[in-house]
Amino acid sequence: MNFKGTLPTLILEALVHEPSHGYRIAQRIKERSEGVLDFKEGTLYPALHKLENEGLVESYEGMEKGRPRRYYRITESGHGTLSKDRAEWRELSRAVTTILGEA
Amino acid sequence: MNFKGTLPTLILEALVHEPSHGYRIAQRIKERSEGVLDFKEGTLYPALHKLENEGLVESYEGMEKGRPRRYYRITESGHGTLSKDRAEWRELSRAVTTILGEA
DNA sequence: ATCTATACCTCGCAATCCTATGCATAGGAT
DNA sequence: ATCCTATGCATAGGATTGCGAGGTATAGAT
Repeated sequence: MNFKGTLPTLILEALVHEPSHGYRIAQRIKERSEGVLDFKEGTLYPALHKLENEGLVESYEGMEKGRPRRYYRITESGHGTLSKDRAEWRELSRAVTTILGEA
Repeated sequence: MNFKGTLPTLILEALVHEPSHGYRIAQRIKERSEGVLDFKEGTLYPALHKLENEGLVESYEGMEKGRPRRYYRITESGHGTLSKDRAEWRELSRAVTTILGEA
């Protein structure tokens, strides 16, 4: 079960603390939401490529346990977008919650 | 600006209080969200047709100011769906808010 | 030796929403 | 009188988002 439109924001947020690679980003989102949010690989990788294309994240080749991994780090521009996305989420979620009834 | 996936739920919610027609439902959603949520007609009408197709709302021909209007009322089944949708919204929005940081 | 988890990727499909467009009427402005 | 705007319903084309299925490959456990 997922929320359309929130994935790019969740990815950026995951990269604020430290650079990471796709698979781990997905795990992190799942864990931090206690299993509620569970984006699939077929969704995550294209989303990462798009963010890179837009210059919101940068990737570099990393090594872990003798295997190559594609690491992503958030850019200056990405921080700006994340900040706006957070504000937008707050505004929209408050609006929906107001209508649907809180608690 | 809108939230993908919440429209059917918002429509059902709007019909709980009283039957209404498309144009007014859209206005109501916009007003109750203080302009934040603003679904377009090209989105709303197909959504209503789909809800009717699924048996969650029923429509009937109404008259107002000498002009015909298509009124919708929520069904038993629609109430059940609304209840589940509310719960799902709570779960998902809580998950996203937890990750993106509250307040 | 095989299975599972890790790790990355692409393709086709469905759902959702937007813009643009069309039609039609009522009421106010010019 | 005519035009514009708001009301009211509807469809078509396109973009975006996400999913499932499939492909490739390595490391570690059984």
